[in-house]
Amino acid sequence: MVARAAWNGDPMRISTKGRYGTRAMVALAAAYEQGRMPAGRIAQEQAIPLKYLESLLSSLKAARLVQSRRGQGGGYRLTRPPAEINLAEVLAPLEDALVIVHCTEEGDRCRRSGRCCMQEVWKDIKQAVDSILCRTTLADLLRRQDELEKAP
Amino acid sequence: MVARAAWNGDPMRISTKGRYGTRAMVALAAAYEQGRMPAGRIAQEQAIPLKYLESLLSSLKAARLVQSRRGQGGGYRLTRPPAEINLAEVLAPLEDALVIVHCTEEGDRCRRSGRCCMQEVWKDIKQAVDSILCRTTLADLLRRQDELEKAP
DNA sequence: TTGTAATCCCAGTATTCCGATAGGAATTCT
DNA sequence: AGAATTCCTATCGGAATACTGGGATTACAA
Repeated sequence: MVARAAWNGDPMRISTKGRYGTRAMVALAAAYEQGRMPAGRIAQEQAIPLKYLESLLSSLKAARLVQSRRGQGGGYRLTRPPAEINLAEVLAPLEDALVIVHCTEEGDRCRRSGRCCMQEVWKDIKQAVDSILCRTTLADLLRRQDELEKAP
Repeated sequence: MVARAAWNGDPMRISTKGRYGTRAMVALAAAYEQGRMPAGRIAQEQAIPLKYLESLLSSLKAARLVQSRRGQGGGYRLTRPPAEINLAEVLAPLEDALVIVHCTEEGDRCRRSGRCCMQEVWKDIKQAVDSILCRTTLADLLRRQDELEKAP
């Protein structure tokens, strides 16, 4: 009988959705020069359930990170070169909100809103995470991956 | 019919559990000099459901952050002064794992384990967050709160 | 024009976890 | 004895995650 705090959908989370999504994007980055790549091939390469991957790609498309073409010879392709897409952009459409601990707008509890001693901490964390995600591009990840594959 | 990735319980999340928990700890920090404080009073002050708060306090106790005494005049108290308890310690027992994107031990997918191009990113993020949480103590939060209450 | 390979769309399902509630047993003081 | 506490265990609704399935639509190619 207490006001349910409810899951306001704004935790800080990196789930399989985000992981699958980034793996797919890295795969597309690798194929960027070759042209389109069908979801089926990504799914196979990365061992992601095809139907699930499709829904992720549709989110990524809505965010204008990939473009698509149907039919035979169709598939997906990055809309921009890998060096111009960073992780923050990739994760944003997949994880609804990455690091917001909704303290500002919580209605009930935080009517002391601006005066919650934790706000500054959450903000700092968000900034720290964002800064890392923003400065890491798909090209960076690709380079890293290549290095890892070369080394035994 | 695909190997379920399963929710391995290790996302990166700061939920109400963590928020309630830290609020409770700040309340206990404020009462540190006065001695024990019953959960009922914390619950009332912070508008946290008593029974729910009890379970959080039991986690915090298991982590040896608070000590308790039953019966009349009983309650909870920090085991160490507020300046010696940081946020990382407080959140750790509440959020099972704060920033681990379990890539190292995922069995299936990441048998390429050490060679996943995302690992470094996750590790960097974890470190960044930890560093913020570690350097923020309950005393800091208390001070901040006092300032916020003084200012209109 | 028919077949095939793709994306797209929509609906449904199992599982898990969060947030919360309930009842009562055990303990400690007055 | 009685009141105020913590402690323990069990349960529950709801929401989100992580899928699955069935097609409809589009594009190319033989």
